[in-house]
Amino acid sequence: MARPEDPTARERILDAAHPLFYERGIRAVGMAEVVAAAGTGKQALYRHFPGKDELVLAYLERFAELLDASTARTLDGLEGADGLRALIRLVERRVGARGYAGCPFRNYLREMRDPRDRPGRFALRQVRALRRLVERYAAEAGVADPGALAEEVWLIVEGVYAGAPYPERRAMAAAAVGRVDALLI
Amino acid sequence: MARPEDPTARERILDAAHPLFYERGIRAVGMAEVVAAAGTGKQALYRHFPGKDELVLAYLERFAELLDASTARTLDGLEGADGLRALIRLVERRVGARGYAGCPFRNYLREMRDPRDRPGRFALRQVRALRRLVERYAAEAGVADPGALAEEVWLIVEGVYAGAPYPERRAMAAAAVGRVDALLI
DNA sequence: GTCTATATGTGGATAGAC
DNA sequence: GTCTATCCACATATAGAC
Repeated sequence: MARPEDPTARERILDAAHPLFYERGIRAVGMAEVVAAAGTGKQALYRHFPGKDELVLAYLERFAELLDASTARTLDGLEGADGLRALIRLVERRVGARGYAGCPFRNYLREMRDPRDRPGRFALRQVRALRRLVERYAAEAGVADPGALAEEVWLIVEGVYAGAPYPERRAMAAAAVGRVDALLI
Repeated sequence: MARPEDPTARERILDAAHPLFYERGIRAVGMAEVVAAAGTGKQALYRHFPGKDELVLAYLERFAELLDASTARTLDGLEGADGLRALIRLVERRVGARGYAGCPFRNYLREMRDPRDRPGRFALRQVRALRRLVERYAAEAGVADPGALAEEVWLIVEGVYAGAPYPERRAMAAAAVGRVDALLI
């Protein structure tokens, strides 16, 4: 008999892929492992996602939705120096959170060595979007050289994300908050 | 007839492995490719290196010798604030150099997700050694809170290394030099 | 028809044998 | 240096359950 299509299959697959990809990396996790974790069949996976690239892209897109929504809530209504201060504190909270394993977009770009495939282009867009937000806040901050301020803050943000996977991440994030505050006295 | 062992075989293998591992990453390069590039036989490789881990470790160790020698020359006789200023300029030159593809030790640690194997422990020691140098210089700089200064400089160093593979790397490195100088007015 | 599960094909990896 | 063995990756095809 015909079974009705399971509308939750796609979500179940992504739910299963998420922790695997995030904690262990993309290359280290095979499609077979995703299938096993999802409890779905291999055929179902390849119907929803033609190939691994599409699955990875969907994983990154869903991750981005989560992060973007959280970012929008946290920074809602802020601008200028207030925005920069709130943003560095947001990054601090994220890298200090339990289970944090690096920025998923930077992770992918590093793992694949600056890939130009669709997941890579998407990841780069996400990183650049945050960079543009820093530039916007810097422009609103009323300083003499907004470009230099943005460059300085961005350097600190990248430093936090770079140190994030290591035990020192919380100390580095705390130092970052202090540095940005000092820049904006 | 028995051919005499080639004393340069080990060096030839490492010479061949170096650009492959550095430019494309460790996991992306197979032993067969190293053999082909080295022009030596598979047997010769496995005689010099029991497995890939040993080859990778030797690659990292040789890279470290090169970098450490260059670091020692550049920072010879310096201390305190002068040391910190020279160090950030050294990092700036490195990430701005042609063919730069990231810090090889950070690359390995990221690619393998914080590995505890011998190459991973060696890479971590290299990163920590630079960190300790920053701490030493900060302690000599005669500031009120040397620990905070070291943390701030280290954050900037990590930020430069993090942004290094991207096109923005030179601008980020220049900003880093300015930030450290400003910290040490 | 859509699922699960198994079998298969191709490619590439490490590693050893001769 | 070539050949083989094992293993695992992505992807496809097929067989049976509902």
